Amino acid sequence: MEYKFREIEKKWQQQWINTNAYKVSNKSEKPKFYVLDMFPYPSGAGLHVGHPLGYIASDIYSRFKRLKGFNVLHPMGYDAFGLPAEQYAIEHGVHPAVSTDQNINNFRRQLDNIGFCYDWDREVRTCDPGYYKWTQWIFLQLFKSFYNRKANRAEKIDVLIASFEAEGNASHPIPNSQFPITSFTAEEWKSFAEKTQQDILMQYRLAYCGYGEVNWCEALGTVLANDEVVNGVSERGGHPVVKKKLRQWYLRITEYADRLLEGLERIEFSESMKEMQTNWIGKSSGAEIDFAIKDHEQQLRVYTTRPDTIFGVDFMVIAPELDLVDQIKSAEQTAAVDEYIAYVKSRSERERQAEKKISGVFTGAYAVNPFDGREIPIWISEYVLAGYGTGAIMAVPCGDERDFKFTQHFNIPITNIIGKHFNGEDANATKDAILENSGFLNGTLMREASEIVIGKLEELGIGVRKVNFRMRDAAFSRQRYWGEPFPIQWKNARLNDGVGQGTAYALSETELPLLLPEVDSYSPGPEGEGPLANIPEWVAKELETNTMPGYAGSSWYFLRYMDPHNAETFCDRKVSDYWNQVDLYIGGTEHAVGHLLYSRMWTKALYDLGYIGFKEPFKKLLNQGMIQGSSRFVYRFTLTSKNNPSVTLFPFQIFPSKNTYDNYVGKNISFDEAKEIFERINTTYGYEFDAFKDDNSLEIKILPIHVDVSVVDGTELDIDAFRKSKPEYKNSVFEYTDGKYICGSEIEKMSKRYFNVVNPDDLVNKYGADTFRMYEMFLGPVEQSKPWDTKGIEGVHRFLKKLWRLFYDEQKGKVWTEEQPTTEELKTLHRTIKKVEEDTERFSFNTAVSAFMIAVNELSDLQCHKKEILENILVLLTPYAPHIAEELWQRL
RNA sequence: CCGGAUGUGGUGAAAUUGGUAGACACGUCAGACUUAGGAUCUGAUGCCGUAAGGUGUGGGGGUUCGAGUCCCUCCAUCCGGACCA
Repeated sequence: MEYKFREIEKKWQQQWINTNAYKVSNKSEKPKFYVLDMFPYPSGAGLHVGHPLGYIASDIYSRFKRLKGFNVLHPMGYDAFGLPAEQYAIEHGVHPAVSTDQNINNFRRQLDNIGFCYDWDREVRTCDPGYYKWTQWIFLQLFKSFYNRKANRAEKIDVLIASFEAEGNASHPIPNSQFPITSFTAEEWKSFAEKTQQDILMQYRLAYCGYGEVNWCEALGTVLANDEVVNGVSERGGHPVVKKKLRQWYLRITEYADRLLEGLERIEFSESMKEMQTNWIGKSSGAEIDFAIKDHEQQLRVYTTRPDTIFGVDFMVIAPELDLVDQIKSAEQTAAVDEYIAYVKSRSERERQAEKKISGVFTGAYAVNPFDGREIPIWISEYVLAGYGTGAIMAVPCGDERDFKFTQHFNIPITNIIGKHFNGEDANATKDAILENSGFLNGTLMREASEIVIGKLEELGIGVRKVNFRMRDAAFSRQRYWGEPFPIQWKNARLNDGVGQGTAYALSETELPLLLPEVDSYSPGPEGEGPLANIPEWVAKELETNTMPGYAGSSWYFLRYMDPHNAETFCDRKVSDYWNQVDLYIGGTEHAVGHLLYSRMWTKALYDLGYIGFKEPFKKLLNQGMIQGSSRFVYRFTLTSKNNPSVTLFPFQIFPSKNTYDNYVGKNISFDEAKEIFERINTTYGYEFDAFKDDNSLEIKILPIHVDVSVVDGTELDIDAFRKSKPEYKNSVFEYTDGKYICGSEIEKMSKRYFNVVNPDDLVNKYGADTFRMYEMFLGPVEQSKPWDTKGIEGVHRFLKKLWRLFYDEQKGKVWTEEQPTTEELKTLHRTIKKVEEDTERFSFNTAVSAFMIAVNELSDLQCHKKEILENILVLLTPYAPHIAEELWQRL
């Protein structure tokens, strides 16, 4: 009786559905445990072998915890709103809901193949109105809240209004210093027009509408959050991104900067993950200092982390974008300044980052050092960013590399305040120097001087201690169709007018969900608005035409799983109190500063407002490594004419060996060299080749091209399969090495376009889900990235067959017995139990799989077929290979 | 440039607390069974050496009775952030 994995797996998967085996209840005497996977975006490409890595790990852990007596919540769903479905709609005219639905069905089929224990009753889809109703509702709570800096938590906006009515805004200064109104009394507040009141409140709301520079991607027709822009291009698609001023919704995540930072200490994230979030938040402390400007009323406010270096300031630099530039530029310098500003405007963000040229212009104005009266020239330069700090710096060339380079370029004299620590060749950012040339600070250690200076500045009223964050408020609107509509209505103004024109009002909660309407066209609306602006009824109702970004739905989905069918609230407080935090969250590192930061913020806001009882969503995060693809290359002769490079002159395909390619890599091959190679491969083509002999425009190269990994065995090309794979390859000729064609290989991202995708369906079909599950775990530590290699799967499959033979012999049939085990057999069993349990508990799934193999090897050697031993092994194996374990268990 | 992680056979890797390095698996080699083998089983397999033996965890140095593991330093690879004052 052999191991018929296909029948067995099909049988059990059906059985689990029929018996509702994995249904989870919100009421239980058992302790709870919540295991969560980062839910996938259902792309059209389906799953490749990299995706299930984390799902298998979480499935094993869930099943293990369940066996250990926990009530385990282990749900799955789909992050179904987003750009790709909309792009697909624009290109193919298929409604995103339709293509998303198809993709989800395909994902589900692929997931079911692998035998997961999800409670599918709790499935969520972010694009489902029953789901996004609550995304909209949470948005409204953010809109109707403000951050009370005194209490250091979010509170209802009504509290703020009451405070305004009682005492003006003395207790709650406006967070936005650019806003025309800075302070007001209770009487003034009451006398303000409704619209003014609303505009003021908007400055406080946690979800607010502002008018500011955003990352605009023309190709995608939308705004992107900072974490969606990589090196000046969009993360998805790599399209250029420019700064543009637009009306946008934002989340006031900066108010949570400190708590997000602090919270990292109490959660189990990897060091690198914490590091990434810490960097992103970018906390720095220092001082803001006001410098008088000679012959001007205005002051120059700079931000510095090194107030101790104030006597080493040799020039000031302000961002060219600042209005101050126009106010202080001298007559002589006006032309140069204007020219420079024009130059800066002409440069894209990308150019600015790619070529870091030293450039700048003197404004003609001087700042005055408050401590020694020294006059300091004020320059403008693009290396100072308008968006950070005050957009102006005091430059200390002996201590700062960029400031130093600037002086070298423009011949500005340097004041050395750090004595021998400065060698005149490089700046030295030390804090350990004893200050020199520093007036009253002479002889003071730098790291002690900062405090002294800040004290002095505050005493004189020309400076304050200041903490800055690199993190910006998160852009929360997209000019796209396939996302959650904002439950916001504008009054008394056209929609696309800026802030200050119209007034935004929350829809009543009874009007939720605000359904996403059907559209005829998915192309952008007028003036940078989304497709919703093309719908007359929508515009007539003065509804917001933006939609929410992809991360809206994913910022709280872990809560909805707890109480997915609740129509009264997003998640009953009693239920969220029971399930509490996600105990184990598994997913990739790519969401480090996006999703993981936003969901942490939403959780804190919901906590502040009393809707949930915990401050951090995820107790422990396990990052699965990325499975890379191992691409294969063949090397093709290409003959092109320079006059017409698009035409291949050769009527058949010739593939020289990798060796030959290596000899000529990157080179143009001469006619004679080419002929030699040709003849070595196949002389019959030599004659035809001679026809090109006198063609001067001929370009001969050997170029690597990706070949589908399915027609390659290891590195050996399957010639027949290759010839059949594409019509153009039908008559291919190869240069063989020992009778084989050996492909080149390279590790790349697993992707359709590299032809290196390995589909789990194929492997499950060939070896079974249990083999596949165990092999994925056997590859190595889950956290580690590694290239996929199918070779070793045979070994795991062999193990399962060997296990089967402990129960059934092909000839003899059943071989297991009721005999009493020997001491030796019991030793093997108990060692295995200990090892597997410990390994599973510490997520060392690869060594646990090895422990199973060792056990089965030993039991085979001992010819042990004893029920008492075997049934214990089966229980242990259930999380790893549930189908075979259940089947054999049933037969015992 | 800054930060984080990693570096062990032909390959994926193990060694959980400083205590026999290379478990387990792939691959390779030899053999058994077989009409056959892409089934199954047995044995060998870090490197050098016929052997005795020597040597070995990126390089160099250190602590220790003892180091893959701890410390210093250099090198390499991967990931992340980069004009943030």
